[in-house]
Amino acid sequence: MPELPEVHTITNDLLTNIVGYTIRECIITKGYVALPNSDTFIHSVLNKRITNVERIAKNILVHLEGKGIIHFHLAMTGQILLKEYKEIPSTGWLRVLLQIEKTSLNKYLMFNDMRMFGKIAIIGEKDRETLFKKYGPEPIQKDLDVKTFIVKIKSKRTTIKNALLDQSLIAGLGNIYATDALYLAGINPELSTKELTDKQGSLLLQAAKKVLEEGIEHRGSTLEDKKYVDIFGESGTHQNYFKIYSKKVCPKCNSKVIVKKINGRGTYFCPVCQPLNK
DNA sequence: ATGTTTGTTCCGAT
DNA sequence: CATCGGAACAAACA
Repeated sequence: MPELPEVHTITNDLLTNIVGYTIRECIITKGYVALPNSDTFIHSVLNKRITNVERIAKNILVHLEGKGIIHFHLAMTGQILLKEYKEIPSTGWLRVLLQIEKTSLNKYLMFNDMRMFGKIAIIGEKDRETLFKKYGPEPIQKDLDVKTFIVKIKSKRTTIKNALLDQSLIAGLGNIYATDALYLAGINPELSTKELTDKQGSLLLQAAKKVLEEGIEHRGSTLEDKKYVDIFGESGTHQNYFKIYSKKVCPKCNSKVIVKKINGRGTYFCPVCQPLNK
């Protein structure tokens, strides 16, 4: 479910709440597999101290003492919850439960995933490097090179909306934030990448940065299904600040918003504020 | 019953 | 041979 702001929120909260704890117990629910296989996973995490937590694109990496790294990807419905007490949720979506301990204080880290598109894996430093290399720069990155972004995006043969979702091109945007970034930049989501002007490319990056930063500030977007919550189970508030996603009427000009599937993803845009002709 | 859903990967087509 | 788009992964809800 989550895009960069949601994963960012979870990562930061994990960093301040679980570093220094040692994993004392690992329960994998029946029928679920932690990668590369559950036995290896359990063996690799037991009695290891958590030393760091970092985010790479939409991935969360929990570093353990020694060389192991727990790699989470939440995909559509993954959740990481930190509990003070052991509790098995009634939903049946719990996949992995880690008991963590620091100076006799126990906490419980739960990985839930309703649809099971997500994953939890134990990886090494080399895998981390490989993962890191898969991704393009993030719009919120300080040293982001606008010119390189525009050249790369123009080398694609697809719509601008689809290109924004290509994590190897630009990392962090998902369907919601990509939709809102295009609205902010006044660019039609179906514009061919070949026709993107330098001006538009630059505007688009600025817009993407803005929507992601606002999303982070609001601790992510929680839709009605409540699938995204932070590690304390709290909803984000960015859903109250969407620009065009999920809206029926354009906030700027009151035109009827067009809802259309582009590459299978629901896309919202204003035909007046985001015209196809430049 | 059908059509949705915050993501990614794989495979057939181009 | 590289790239693109749709299907698939799987579960719940309207």
